[in-house]
Amino acid sequence: MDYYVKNNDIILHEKDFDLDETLDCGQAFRWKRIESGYRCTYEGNFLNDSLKISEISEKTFVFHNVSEEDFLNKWADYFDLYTDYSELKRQFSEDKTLSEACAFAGGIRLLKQNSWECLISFIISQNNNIPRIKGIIERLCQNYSRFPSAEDMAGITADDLSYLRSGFRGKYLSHAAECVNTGEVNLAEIAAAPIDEARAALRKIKGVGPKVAECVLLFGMYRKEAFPVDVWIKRVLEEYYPDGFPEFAKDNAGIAQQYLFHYIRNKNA
DNA sequence: CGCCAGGACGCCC
DNA sequence: GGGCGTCATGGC
Repeated sequence: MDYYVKNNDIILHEKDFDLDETLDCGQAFRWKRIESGYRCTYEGNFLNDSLKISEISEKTFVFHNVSEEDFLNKWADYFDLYTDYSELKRQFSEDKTLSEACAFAGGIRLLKQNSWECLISFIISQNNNIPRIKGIIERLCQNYSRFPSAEDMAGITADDLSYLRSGFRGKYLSHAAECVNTGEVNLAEIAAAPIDEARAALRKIKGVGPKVAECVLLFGMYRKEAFPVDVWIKRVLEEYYPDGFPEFAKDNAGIAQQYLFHYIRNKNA
């Protein structure tokens, strides 16, 4: 990792990293773009830690007010900086469509998020659009002054969540909190379980189907073989992979999926 | 206004 | 097991 400490900041050089592509591509919903004279700056959180991060020039980033220890132990892991994305993209380039997707938005990185936050966020995401998903999560966090834990949401009914205006998803959120609080669903155990067991365990929660389960596994448990199929990826599979997704990318299918998702949604924009 | 959204559920056959 | 209507809300 190519970084150094400057005053209270960490300066990072990383060619396989783009803030807009990574933080606003639909894998996380709580990063805010701040216009502050930098090339671009975002503010956001991971668990109870907030971060301000800027892209100050091509492939140069500032982690504001971050100690070297926090950077190495927390943020470098969150941004998956210990993984070599150049090597990943080299593997993906064997496939024509994937190669184009990587060329289109090569700065996407998989964020290693919290499983509970992902569970709640992607239950909200179903049959919904990204701007509205962000709004619902923002109202949830405003209510607790942070992203609520499962304990914070103990005993919450769908009716209690009407302020979210999350529609039919309220009852699913209430049930998810109940499952986690009773221990019927143990996210830490699921994260370590064989993938098919993990899928089945997550789907015991009402409102968690195939797509949401894959998202929780990929974004919240760093299971890179998980492959969420939404309406956009369905189009990619029909248009470019009528004979199936390439075997060689299977272990990192989730990361490949991120490039493809961004590509299909934005290439004609 | 109508169509759609990082879908899942319940019911039907 | 696959097909289809339904579910709230609001972005565009």
